[in-house]
Amino acid sequence: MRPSRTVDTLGLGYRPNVNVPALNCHLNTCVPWCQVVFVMANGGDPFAIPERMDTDTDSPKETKPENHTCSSSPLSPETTCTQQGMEGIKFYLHERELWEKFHEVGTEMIITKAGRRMFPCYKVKVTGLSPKAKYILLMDIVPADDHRYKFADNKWSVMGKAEPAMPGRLYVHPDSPATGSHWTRQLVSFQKLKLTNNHLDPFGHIILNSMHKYQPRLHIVKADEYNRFGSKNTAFCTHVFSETAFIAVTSYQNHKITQLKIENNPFAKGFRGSDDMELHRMAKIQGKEYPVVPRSSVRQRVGPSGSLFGGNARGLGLHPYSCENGVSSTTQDLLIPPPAPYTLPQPDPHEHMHCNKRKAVDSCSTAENHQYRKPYIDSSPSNDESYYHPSAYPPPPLPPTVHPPPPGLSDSTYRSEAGQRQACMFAGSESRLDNLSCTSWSYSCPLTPDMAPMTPTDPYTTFPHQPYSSSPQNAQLSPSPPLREYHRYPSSPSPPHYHTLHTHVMGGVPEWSEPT
DNA sequence: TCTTCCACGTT
DNA sequence: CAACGTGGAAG
Repeated sequence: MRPSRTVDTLGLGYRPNVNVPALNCHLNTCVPWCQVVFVMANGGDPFAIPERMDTDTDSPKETKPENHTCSSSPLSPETTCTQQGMEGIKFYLHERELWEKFHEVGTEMIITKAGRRMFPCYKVKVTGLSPKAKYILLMDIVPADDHRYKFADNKWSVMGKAEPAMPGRLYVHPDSPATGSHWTRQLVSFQKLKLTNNHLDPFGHIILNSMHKYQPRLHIVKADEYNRFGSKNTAFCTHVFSETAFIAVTSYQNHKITQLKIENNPFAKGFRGSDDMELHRMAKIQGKEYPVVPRSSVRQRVGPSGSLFGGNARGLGLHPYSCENGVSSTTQDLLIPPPAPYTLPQPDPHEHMHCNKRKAVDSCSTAENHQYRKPYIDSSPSNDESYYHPSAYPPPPLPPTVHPPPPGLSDSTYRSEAGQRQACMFAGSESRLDNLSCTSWSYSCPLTPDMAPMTPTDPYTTFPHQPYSSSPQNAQLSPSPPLREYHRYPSSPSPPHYHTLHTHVMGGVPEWSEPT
């Protein structure tokens, strides 16, 4: 069994002036402590023209992802995977059709204080990896735009400016690091990733704002045997499946989405069934004899499909098992960008993979303590201090104390998954991983033996934050600026190409155990 | 809007 | 079996 690990936000998380998000993680077994820094060789110029890859020639060679219902996402025109070892990597979204169904309606993902999984589940098929090379797969979810939305009249519409971005967190796939053969052997599932609206979430879940639109992104980082956790010579690629964009909500807004979830999520089977069954069950629940109006007919009135979310995806010739489309048939080829307000800022948000070339860079160690105002959502008051105290993080393998889990969330919560690999959560301004303003990234990865509770630094003390009502621009009043870019998912037409991953092994030699 | 609790289902 | 993941309803 692989050690569980958790990664949390470091106080470094937000580096206004440097745009270097820092991540802290606990890698039980693998890395005592390390720091990884991504740096853009191009100086962070988001508008730099990416090196292009010849997708045409590449397509033919595409390996079909066997029987999976995966979509190929391959190389968009913006693909710039030219660096060694990263050029042939391709991702296929599993159950793309299902994703598209949701996308057409306007995907919504529930966010709760305790954390809610995503459905559809984000799973991908990966090809093109070097069998023996080690890779780290991770996800982040970045704001798709600067808006806040509302759902009225059966449709989504913009309602003002977005709240300041949450502290960004990365979800490192629990199998990471693993060999290319491992990743390509089967689907890579991000099933356990959870979304929360708790700004002070101690579990490492991805923090989002309700009624805001987000875009999940997939990143693959090559780690080599020399540097364990990503070497200086390692690059990373970022891939986006635009059909996975969604609006975070605390309760479903569009009944169509509710129905899709119920129809497709096995855990929601209890909500399926005939009206008769409904009535019977409802009556039973209420201990009454008379039937109650089935909930499905109460508030679940289907309205016209007015969602602008991704209505255009329909009728575009998407086929099931589109993996067969291989590289040439990318989503971008088939999908038309959804109309605003759902349209992502960049030209072709649909799908693109950004591969960044390595560049040696030093980690930015700018320490800072930005004041972050207290969130309106306060999860465990009594424990906040311990949970978010920066000191909890430390280089040392085990945060000494690691404060007990918050009330209600017993230790078991953390350990429940101890038997399996834990995903790492990184925090920082992830949205800029490939973003313009991002000149470098810093990941701190303390190693912990067991699933130590996340001990994130209080984001509110480390991130500049403005009142909810303030605009992103205002948010920048803070000493530093980063929020602006942070807010917007790839606002640049083309991502910076040369990102660098720099690893510092700070506490010993990490062990790269093969995932089992 | 958001949170909590619930029945009911999967794993 | 227990733990956990669901959406609904009530607050």
